Amino acid sequence: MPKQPDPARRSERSRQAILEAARELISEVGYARLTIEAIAARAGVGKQTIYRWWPSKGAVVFDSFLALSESGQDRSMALPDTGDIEADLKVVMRATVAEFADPVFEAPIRALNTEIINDPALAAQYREKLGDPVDEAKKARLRSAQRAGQIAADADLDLALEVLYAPLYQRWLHRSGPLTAEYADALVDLTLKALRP
Amino acid sequence: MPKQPDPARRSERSRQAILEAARELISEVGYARLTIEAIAARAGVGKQTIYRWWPSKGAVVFDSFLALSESGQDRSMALPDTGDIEADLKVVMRATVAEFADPVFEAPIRALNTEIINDPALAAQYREKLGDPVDEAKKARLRSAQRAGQIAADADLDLALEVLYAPLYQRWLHRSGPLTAEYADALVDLTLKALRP
Amino acid sequence: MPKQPDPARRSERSRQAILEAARELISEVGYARLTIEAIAARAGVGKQTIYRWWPSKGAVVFDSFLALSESGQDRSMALPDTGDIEADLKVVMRATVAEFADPVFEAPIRALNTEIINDPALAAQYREKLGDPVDEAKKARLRSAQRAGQIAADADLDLALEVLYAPLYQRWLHRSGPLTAEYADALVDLTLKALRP
Amino acid sequence: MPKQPDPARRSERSRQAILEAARELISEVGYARLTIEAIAARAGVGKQTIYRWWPSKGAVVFDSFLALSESGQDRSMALPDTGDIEADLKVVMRATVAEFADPVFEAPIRALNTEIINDPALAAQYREKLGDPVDEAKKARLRSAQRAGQIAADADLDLALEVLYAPLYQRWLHRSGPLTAEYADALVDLTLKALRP
DNA sequence: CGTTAACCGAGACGGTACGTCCGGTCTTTTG
DNA sequence: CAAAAGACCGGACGTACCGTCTCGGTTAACG
Repeated sequence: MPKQPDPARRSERSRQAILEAARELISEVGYARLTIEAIAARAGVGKQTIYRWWPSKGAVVFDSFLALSESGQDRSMALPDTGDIEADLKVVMRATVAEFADPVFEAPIRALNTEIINDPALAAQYREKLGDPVDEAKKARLRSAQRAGQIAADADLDLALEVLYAPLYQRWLHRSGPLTAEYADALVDLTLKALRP
Repeated sequence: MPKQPDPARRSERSRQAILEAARELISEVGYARLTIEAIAARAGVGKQTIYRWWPSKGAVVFDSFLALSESGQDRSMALPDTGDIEADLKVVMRATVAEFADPVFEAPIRALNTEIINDPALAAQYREKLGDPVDEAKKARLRSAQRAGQIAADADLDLALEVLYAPLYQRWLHRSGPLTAEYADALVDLTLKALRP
Repeated sequence: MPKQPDPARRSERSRQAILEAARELISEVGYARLTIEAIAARAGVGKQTIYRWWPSKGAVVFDSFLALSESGQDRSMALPDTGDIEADLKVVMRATVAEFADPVFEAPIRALNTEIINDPALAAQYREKLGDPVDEAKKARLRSAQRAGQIAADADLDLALEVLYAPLYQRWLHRSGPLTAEYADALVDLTLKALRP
Repeated sequence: MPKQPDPARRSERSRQAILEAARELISEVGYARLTIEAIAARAGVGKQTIYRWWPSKGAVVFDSFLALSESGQDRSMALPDTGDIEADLKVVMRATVAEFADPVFEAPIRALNTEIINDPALAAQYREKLGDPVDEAKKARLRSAQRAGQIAADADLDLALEVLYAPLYQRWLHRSGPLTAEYADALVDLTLKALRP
């Protein structure tokens, strides 16, 4: 039986230092040139301490994101609901476009995606911890629109979310076109037209 | 001035062996564990021969795909046109879904995407050599539908393509849902509803 | 003031287990691959318990020998004295040769010597605890021979001991020749000739 | 079949740098704290270059000695022969004593001995390359003394050498007594008395 | 006879070095 | 003169131990 480390004895100080070092280094050198050794050195931590608690470099990177988003927002991810689904969605989509366009997030988010694409376990973890809750918030707003008769009652909301967000995601991933407010609006318009009762 | 290799003297035998070795190894060990050394050894080639003609591992992988798709299909990428845009698109989308679901293509396509995501130069090359021609063929079919009055004359066809394909691509990339014929049909239905005149 | 451990509270059970584990592991893996961690694990003891009571790996190994020889023999190290110095010495030397040739003692004795060669403090401890008493017993027998007129009265007995034992020791250490009864006899003959009155 | 490195392609520059770095570091930090990494760094060499050509740290250290002694002396290791074996031996033994007492040689020679004691392969190599030639030179001088009637014709010269040198060697190894000119003389006197015709 | 100080097992920690692998360059030999 | 072969420097990998440092849990002397 391969001995498991005892979580109760885990050093919180080291954990924080590692996650922070990982975040900094991804911004500085990008994911491809990120090394465990550099993380350990920057964090003032032995390499073994990283290997003890994370199975792979990707897992560290993932956790560093998770920690960031958990601290940054207080779980208040509910979308605005003014009663006007079109206006509300455009606000949210424009914000998303702006976030993707922000060069500060460029390297880290690409790193995260590279990991998720190639590691099903991380992908599952990502959905559970980040993707699903966010999606649920969005679906809640769409359901509200359904009740208001702005969206067909039998619309597939999962599909609706994909149609809204996937084109934006793909453009960013492939750099295949500009990410502008107009683009965000166009996606909302097209999607709402498709979802019309 | 760093001497440039003379393409005229390039060994076609070596080039083919390298690309084939790269393809085989990606299937066997995946992209992350693919090494230049292994490619050289498998191809019976010196490492320098690879470095002389390709700038990066990603470029070799990319070329190995390019060679495959160039040989496999004889540039006949025109889509079927029976006059029924809905039926034609569903045929094409179902075929795309089937291709993505084929485990044989799993590793290589994921490898290609990993490269493209992180290397803008490769992404541009990809669009030029593979993406744009394919998109153009699809847009030709959509224009035909516009002329037939099945699609709004002022529809943004680039956006239409994104709405059609990006959700499928995202599902596959993130493994966030099943890729079925029903899903393909639902995407076509939703898109066509949004594009209706 | 760095707190000193209190010998009165020392766990005899742990001490024994550590020394025994050290002995076993030296036989099994040799001195070079002996580790404190392995000793602690084998003995069912925390590493700190070893570091608390011994300053170095060599000290543990040394103590494990000391404990062995202290228990094995009851301090009756007096040499035989039949009145015939040649016969008596040959008996002793042949026994020594046999002991060195015993493969069971090979690894441990080599380990002990490696330590002693490189650590003056251990060397001094060795001489005090093991070497000097044994030498004294041998010199006692030589003095008896002097009184019997078999050895020159002014012979340097320390030198005599070295001439008797060092060649044997060197052969064993360097594996530079066979360790046989004949060799033992030859050393005794040569030494006695040199010591003749 | 594990590929063997090709000696013809070996870099002489690297070999020299490694051996010199090893020699310097042994003097500076001693054998126990000598690391392959430090040798590589000091020599400006990749670690693999060391592992490619030497099987162990001990082998590098050994070779660094070998190179030293091969360059230092031009194979002219013949002993003086004035016709007076006692005088000649005392000159040689006093020189040996002086060499052992020289603190500059302390660390390296102890390092060499530690290796040889624990590695039979190195011990054999040592005898072949260094020990046997030196011994042969000494035995040549003793044979000359035999022809001159100063030593018994049937004396065992191998044993004679051991009796001469092993006590000195043991004293140095165990630090069990002073290494002085008087001690050298005493050993010669005792040995010659034992070898007398 | 409870308090309490020390030892104890366990094992996480910051480190150092290991021996291996591979990247990218350089050199030598072969076709 | 390109290509194969492969040695080279560099540097990251993941592992093994080092010696130190908490942790709870005994355990034994003392008050």
